[in-house]
Amino acid sequence: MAKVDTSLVAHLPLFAGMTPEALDEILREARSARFSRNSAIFEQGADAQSFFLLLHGHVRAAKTTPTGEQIVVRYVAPGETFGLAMAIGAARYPATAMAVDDSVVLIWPTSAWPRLVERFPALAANTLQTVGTRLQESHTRILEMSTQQVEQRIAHALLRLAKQSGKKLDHGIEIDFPISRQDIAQMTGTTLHTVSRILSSWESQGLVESGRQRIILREPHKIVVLAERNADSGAA
Amino acid sequence: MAKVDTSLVAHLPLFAGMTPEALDEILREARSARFSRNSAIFEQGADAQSFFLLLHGHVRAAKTTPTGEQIVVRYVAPGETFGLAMAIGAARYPATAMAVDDSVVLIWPTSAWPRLVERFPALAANTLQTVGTRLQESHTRILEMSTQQVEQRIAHALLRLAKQSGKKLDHGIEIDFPISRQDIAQMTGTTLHTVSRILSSWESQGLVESGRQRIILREPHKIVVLAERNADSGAA
DNA sequence: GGCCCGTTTTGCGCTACCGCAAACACCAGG
DNA sequence: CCTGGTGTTTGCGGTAGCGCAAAACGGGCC
Repeated sequence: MAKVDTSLVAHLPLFAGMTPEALDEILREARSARFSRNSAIFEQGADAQSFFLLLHGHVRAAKTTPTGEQIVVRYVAPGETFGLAMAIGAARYPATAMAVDDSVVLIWPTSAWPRLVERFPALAANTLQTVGTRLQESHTRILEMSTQQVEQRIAHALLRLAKQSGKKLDHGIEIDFPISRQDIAQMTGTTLHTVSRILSSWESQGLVESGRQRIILREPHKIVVLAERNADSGAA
Repeated sequence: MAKVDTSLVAHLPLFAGMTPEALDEILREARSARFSRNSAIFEQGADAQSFFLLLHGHVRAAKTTPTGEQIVVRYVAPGETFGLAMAIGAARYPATAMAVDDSVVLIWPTSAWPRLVERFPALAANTLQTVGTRLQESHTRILEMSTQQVEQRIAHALLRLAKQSGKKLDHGIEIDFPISRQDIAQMTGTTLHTVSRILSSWESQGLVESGRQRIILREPHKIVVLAERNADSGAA
């Protein structure tokens, strides 16, 4: 069982307000694992046997309808937890988690959760904050889907990704993992065709530079303006 | 300070696993208040000074954009908590809460929360479950908005309302509080016009009976079928 | 180097839904 | 009983974005 260095994770919100000893005790119950790009970590509907903390890489959580359509629930960045089905009282995973990049995760058995929470109440409080924040973000997303045009939604989505997982380059900000037009469509409630058209148009205006599963925001500020422009502000 | 009968609230999920003494201690910190129909309980952006438990009536939580557009985040039914901004680490309310019917609520000062959680860790665990469930529901809503047509979304929304707050009549299920076409539009990401057209059409097919801020599902089962019909199943 | 497969681009028609506007119904209050 | 106001209905364009189809692209693998 690989020993995890506590200093790597001590600063995470999940462990806020905990003593090093507590942290150590919690980490002792975890094992770590590596998932290679495009491998599934768990599947929607499967027994929620574990919960996870992403140490390295990127994970996409996606929800599928009975008819096979998908949406991206979120992208998980290093330091974030995922697969917390049990904390919310679900026996099965409500979504599928897939590594979009080679990724390293910490894994706890679901069965450890009640015990850990009892011993370290801060864990529940911290998780509550995290889940609460996600709930807020969901509401924001619903608000956007209800009130904004596709172009604005895509702008917001890209800005969020850049903030969460952007790599600063001298000529812009690159989204630091492979992401397709289809993925963006599934984040914003549109189709890959429409995303492609919009990104093409942005590219010709010099706002972005993009290629196969790769997007660089060249003019983040102009994209912010675009994102905030409401429907009836005139086009060029 | 009105004394609240513990037996009225003991069975609520929020207080699951608590001793009567604990419950009593928690309730001692609350006061109750009455809000009349169409009065605001708190406003989006205001200091989150309190959190609430609805005892009687119905409350609408709505989020407004800078440009004045609104969505309904959810309807609160008796027994549910709302205004939990602090539990999720927010200093201000992210939405506006308004009584849609004469309502009675329990009110705790936000400042009591950390103390209560420390003394009764089950409170955090229970709240985590609630918030987690709401997060799931949000994701479902996003999924619906992304993949379904307006008619299906309205069907789902009404069925959910009927389940949560339906009054059984001999000729159907009535939604047990005043709700306008506009409200439904704001729940489903459409316009009141479209909602009106669809309800009119349903009414002529005998699926619903509706009037001013009033909806009765006459044929719930047929509405379920409608809700599940996907886009390309042919129309009549 | 060449081949294959997943991704991206782009054109074209179509339609579900919006947006505006006007008429209408219902309830509360005087 | 009348009157004002809020909610609802309905008609009529207009259009943003979808859906389909086909072609171009690019990158990894043998």
